[in-house]
Amino acid sequence: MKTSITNEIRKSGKRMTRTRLAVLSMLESTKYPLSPAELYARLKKQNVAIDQVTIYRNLNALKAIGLVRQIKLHQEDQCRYEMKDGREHHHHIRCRICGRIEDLLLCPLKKLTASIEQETRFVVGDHSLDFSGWCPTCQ
Amino acid sequence: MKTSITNEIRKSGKRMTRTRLAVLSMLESTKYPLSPAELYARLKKQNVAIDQVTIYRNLNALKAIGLVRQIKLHQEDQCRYEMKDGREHHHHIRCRICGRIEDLLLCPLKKLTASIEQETRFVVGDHSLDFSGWCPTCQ
DNA sequence: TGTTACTTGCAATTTAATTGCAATAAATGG
DNA sequence: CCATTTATTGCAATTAAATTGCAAGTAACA
Repeated sequence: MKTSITNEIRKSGKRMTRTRLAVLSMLESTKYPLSPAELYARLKKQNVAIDQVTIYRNLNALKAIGLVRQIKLHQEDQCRYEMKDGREHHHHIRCRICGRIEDLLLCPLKKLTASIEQETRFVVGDHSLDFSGWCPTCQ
Repeated sequence: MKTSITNEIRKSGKRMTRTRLAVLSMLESTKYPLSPAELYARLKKQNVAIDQVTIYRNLNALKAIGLVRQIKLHQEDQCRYEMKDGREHHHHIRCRICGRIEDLLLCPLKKLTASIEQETRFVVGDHSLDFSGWCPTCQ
């Protein structure tokens, strides 16, 4: 399991390190995307010695390799990151009150790309979509 | 024309000022959303004396009133702003090469809100959506 | 086990945006 | 039209997120 990820990393000319493993594990064991600051706080609580800068650098490296996905939610001012794993392309919804974040299972845009390309004459590369609202508890 | 906007502003307890008018005019005459830095550069070129901070403060005020909309594109690190006018809710597409930004006319998500609310049990308040790709010239 | 070069920690820096405060200037009422 | 009130401005300083430089540390491979 961890071995395959290690191989992915080596294959790209990078190395598996203590801190990189800690970041990966934390992302894997959390069911919603984490910000660098949250990662830092959680790792600190687990007595993992790691610098904030190292977290940023690891996240960027893992994003470049394609192991991790960067997420910008429109209500927030910092980025979040989640494991890509073998997961489907998906989006998120965030509660405006408590900040709870959940996955959306479906992406409604796949089939719309064609019509957008026709409308704009752009070639569509990617999109970003997220929702905000009120979660069951906060409504 | 400008009078109605001035009234909107006064109605909210705010004032129409030289700098506020300059920001509004620039936003009105530009067909794509501008960042604070772009606004500053363009106003400077027109010999409008204005501080960067004043631009930020005006944009925030105009956003609060509801005259202006704030836009975050997933490829960019700063916000952009556009007039709301009477314009339909819409989204944008940005060229990854030249940075050109265009409006999308339709929002494909209106009708999907219900199914997302059903899936998540959230009440949906808002969403953010933008595309990136390659414009006709850069393809 | 030694060498190479990726990675880390610390300090400093960059970029976007916000805040404090004294001076300025809209807006309203007389 | 003038005076008063209070929103607004400009400048400096600050905050927050993220990046960069560099010497020391340490994976990975032969």
